[in-house]
Amino acid sequence: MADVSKGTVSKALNNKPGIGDETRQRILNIVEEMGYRPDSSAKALSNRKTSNIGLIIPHEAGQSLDNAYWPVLVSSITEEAAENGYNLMLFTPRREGALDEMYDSLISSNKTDGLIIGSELLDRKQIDLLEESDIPFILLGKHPEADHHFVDIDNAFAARSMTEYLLNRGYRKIALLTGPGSYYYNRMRLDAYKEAMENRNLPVLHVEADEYDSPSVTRALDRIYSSGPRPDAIFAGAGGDFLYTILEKLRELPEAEQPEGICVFDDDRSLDFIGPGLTAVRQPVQELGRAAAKGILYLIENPELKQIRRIFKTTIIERGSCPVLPNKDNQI
Amino acid sequence: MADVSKGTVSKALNNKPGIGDETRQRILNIVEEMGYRPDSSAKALSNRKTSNIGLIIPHEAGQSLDNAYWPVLVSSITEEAAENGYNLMLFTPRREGALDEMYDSLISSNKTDGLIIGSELLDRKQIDLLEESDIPFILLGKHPEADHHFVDIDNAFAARSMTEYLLNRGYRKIALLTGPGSYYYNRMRLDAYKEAMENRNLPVLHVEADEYDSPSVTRALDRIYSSGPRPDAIFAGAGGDFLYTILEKLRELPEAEQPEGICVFDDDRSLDFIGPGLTAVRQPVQELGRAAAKGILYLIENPELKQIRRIFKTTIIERGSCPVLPNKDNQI
DNA sequence: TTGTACGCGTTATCAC
DNA sequence: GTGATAACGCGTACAA
Repeated sequence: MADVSKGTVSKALNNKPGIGDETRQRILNIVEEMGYRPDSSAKALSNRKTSNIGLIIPHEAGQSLDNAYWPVLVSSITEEAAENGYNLMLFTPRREGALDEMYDSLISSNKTDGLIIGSELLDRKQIDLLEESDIPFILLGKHPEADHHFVDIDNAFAARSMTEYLLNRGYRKIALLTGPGSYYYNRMRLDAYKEAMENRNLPVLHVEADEYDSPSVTRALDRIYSSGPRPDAIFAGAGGDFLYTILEKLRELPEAEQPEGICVFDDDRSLDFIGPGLTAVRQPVQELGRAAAKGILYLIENPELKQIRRIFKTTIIERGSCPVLPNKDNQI
Repeated sequence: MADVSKGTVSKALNNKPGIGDETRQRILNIVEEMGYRPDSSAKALSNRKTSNIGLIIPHEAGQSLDNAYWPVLVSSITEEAAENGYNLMLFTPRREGALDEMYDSLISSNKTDGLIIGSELLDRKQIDLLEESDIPFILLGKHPEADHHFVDIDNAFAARSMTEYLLNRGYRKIALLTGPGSYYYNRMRLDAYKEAMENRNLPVLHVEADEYDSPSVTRALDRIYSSGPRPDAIFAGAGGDFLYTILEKLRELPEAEQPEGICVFDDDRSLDFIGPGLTAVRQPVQELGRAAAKGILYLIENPELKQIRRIFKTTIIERGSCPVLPNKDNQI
């Protein structure tokens, strides 16, 4: 304290009224000179507000976060948060300990003011726990058993539009290869695909990988080829390692067994250079991240009941991997 | 307080001595029942320790963080931190405001106990500022003007070994395309490449993109082709968008101008599927992240002077994009 | 072994 | 407009 009391300093720093312009200026000058910054822990303790938001990305032990989806999401959330004076704390719990870690180190210890949570691996009990607590949170991806705030893409639309895209190009035996049905979005995508196929009385060729790891995906692909007709198109339900495993196995197949078309969920610039270019469903990940961040920031300041639900449309990025099939008489 | 005083509770929670086994158990039971957790802000204020570490990734405005490098780094750091009871705060300042944001919201406000900092865009002044403060930090990538704790890969080794790999396969006109020289690692890689080429009296074909964005990379590539001999191999100094821009431009070239070989810094599984597979320098990013996290955790508990410097070797992931040149008489 | 009192650095509430 | 004073919730000496 160069001249005044701490109460006054506090007012000066926070632009609070009840202080003379001249006094404020003098205080701010001194603060500037001595490079003083308020201690954030003390501030948090006093304000009951940390100015942190948490991003929780639960993931399987083997699954890596290095596909095109998470990095973009993380950076867009970080930026949106930063623009509003919030910092981002990142949590990547393994599936097994997800609950414990979340509950212990987050919910009741007030490390963050709000949470953005990847909902894929959450079960009902965990959501209950969260809702009982007073910490606001928003889900990344709608949860089947919870009616909570969320942002998501329109999974049904995405799968349907890609399926119909393939149908319009003459494909009839379209195989959908998804991750585990325990991930809700996989179920939604499957349903939409199924409906599109059944509407045209076409065979539903779906296999589900038990896990996202390489052996499971390989087994799933084997199942397609060991039962049922040879598919003329393969729709890969996820990018990253999931896709790469499929591509790897596919090129071990004899020429005659190769599907004529292939497409994938999750766009990425590298797909431009894979074969003739890989047609993909593009999720607006950046917008999703921004919306999630905006959502949680809003919830922090308005803990009212109104439900936030933002659903984004996807687009198809057309490349060369799904040529129009030559026998056009097949077409509808 | 169900029975005792708070002092006693504190001891029970922190496994401090000076308390009876029976009392401790009783307290812990009650704590468990009522789901009590210590408030982390209060704890931090009292302990002068937040149990947070910060990861600062400065980046250009246009540059995305979605290459193979950052995601892996972030998740490995997060995990290592979590295993030691620390949480990760992520900062991705744009170049322009880097200093301000760092200084204001981090260094003197005690939001984190330590910092891991991507050194690429740091200037001397910022490092001075950091060193004056009492917050421990470790650099991700050695800084040319600072002799501070760091973890890094052996950039010289990496560039040299890849250059020699190409030479051994018969390439003679090897063009190195790097990002801006203001990034120290680009200079180190260039020097090693240059040395390898000059040792054999071969022409140094190096161009530098002013920025990492697409127009700059395109201009750089043009410069290679407009001056000097047509390269027989192109060594791309970075993956992600940098690489993709190069690939994009390259395939617009007539067949006769195509380089026979191409390779790249930064490995990624998608490279398996680009053309015949793209040979790449693999950085042990996971290990790097772990080491950085371990390093900063060590520094937090031992603010001694001993300098931490960990340098990791890279490996070459050989794929099909650099075939041995047919005119073997070229070889050494 | 247990309880008490104080300090951490800030904001908020009041008298002045 | 300004300055004491009491919280905020926790550790931790030190006294009981």
